[in-house]
Amino acid sequence: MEPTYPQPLVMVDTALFTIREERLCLILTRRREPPFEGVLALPGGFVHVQEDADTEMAARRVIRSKIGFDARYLEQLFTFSGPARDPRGWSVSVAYYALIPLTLLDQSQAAEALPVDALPPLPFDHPQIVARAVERLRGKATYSSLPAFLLPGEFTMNDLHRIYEQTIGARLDKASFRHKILEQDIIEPIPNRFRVGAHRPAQLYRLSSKALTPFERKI
Amino acid sequence: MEPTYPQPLVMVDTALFTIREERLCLILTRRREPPFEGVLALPGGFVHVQEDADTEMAARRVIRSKIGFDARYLEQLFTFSGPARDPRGWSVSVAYYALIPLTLLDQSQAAEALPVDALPPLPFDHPQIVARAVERLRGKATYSSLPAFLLPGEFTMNDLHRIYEQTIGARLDKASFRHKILEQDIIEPIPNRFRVGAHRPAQLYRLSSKALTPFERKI
DNA sequence: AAATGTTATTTGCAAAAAACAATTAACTGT
DNA sequence: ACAGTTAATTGTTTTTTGCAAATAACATTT
Repeated sequence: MEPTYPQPLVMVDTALFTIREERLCLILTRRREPPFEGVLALPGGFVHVQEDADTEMAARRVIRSKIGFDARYLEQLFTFSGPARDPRGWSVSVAYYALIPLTLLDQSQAAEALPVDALPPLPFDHPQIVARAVERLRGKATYSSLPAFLLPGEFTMNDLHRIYEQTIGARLDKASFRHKILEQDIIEPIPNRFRVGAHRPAQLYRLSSKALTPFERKI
Repeated sequence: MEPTYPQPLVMVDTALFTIREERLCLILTRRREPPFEGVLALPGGFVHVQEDADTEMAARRVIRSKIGFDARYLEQLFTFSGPARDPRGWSVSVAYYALIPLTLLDQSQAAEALPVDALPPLPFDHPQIVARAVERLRGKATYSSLPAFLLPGEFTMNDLHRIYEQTIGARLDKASFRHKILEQDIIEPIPNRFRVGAHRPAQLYRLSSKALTPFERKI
């Protein structure tokens, strides 16, 4: 009962976000094959039906091969499709976006992260994927724990405050932010852990288990 | 430069919501072919690369062939994939959900709409698609104009109030609801149009152009 | 014509949340 | 001990929400 129709090509593309120098950035990759050989693009690849349990696993595979480890947060974004988006033929790309703390990247990877508002011309329909990814991230940032995944496992309230401001691109009141975040139980103080310096020590926090909604999950 | 990998089957599935007897319902279809011939399922079908400009057009085609006209609101939901979700092989299903006013359906279609909390056992991974669709609709209902698309083009404030309560499944304050909706500019009064009866006439409203966010669109 | 029933719409007030501005706390280094 | 710096809290004003009641606009009945 296989359909007799010719089937589209199926691939995944990933938008890998990080924060560098106070700006929301994307990690791009230089394509090693045609089409668009040598051009900077979103990391992506074909789904491998032999080895991938689903498209999310394909996305994880792509991400690992790019940065060497798993993203702290990965979520399906949108599926792009059509005859024209890829010169190789009618294709379907399941796009994902991921959040990666800059501190986990090595020197050269970190340097390659480019601000989302100053990207080079991108091939395929990657500009649309980027637009949607930024929109989604900004939209979710205001009411979820997402931006926390751009930080390493331990962070101060001010770290978190800054990263929310940078992903949303707007100023947030310090006291209200603190209150709202703590009330939502998405982070918890790590007992007796403080960041010290030439000033009052800052309580260190970590994400709590309530940080994600049911359909989202850490990988 | 075609990939040599075997490619997945690509299909679309649709969750068609309507409100019947104060309850959120889905319009199912009885499958005419194997697998699962004769079983109630979400309307769906393969993508036709010859005629479909993208998966959204495939979804529209499926919806038209089911109910005979276009949905008032259509949005991509999520893409499901894997070797086991369909017995025909490794497949990708781009799922959509749509909102359809009951009044537009004919008698037999309307009768087939079943409450989301009392569905029969569904084939494939359709239960997961339904769960995600209901989650998305309920989630968006609280802060968007979505539920209005379950109503015909003209409606009263009380119609709208009721349909929001029914999709969300919770009670909403009358005065606050009115205030919030009007403040958001998602609907506008139709000048000099009222629903009359044995009581004070009710102002009729319609959706305004601001009713949808950039990435959403009417079809 | 006035009273009644019914649904629509507005108003007023208390409670809660958010925004804003300032103060207090806890360190290091001099 | 004091200055400098960042953390954390507190108090006050403004805005939003929740709740209850009052008023408005009819058709129908008395």
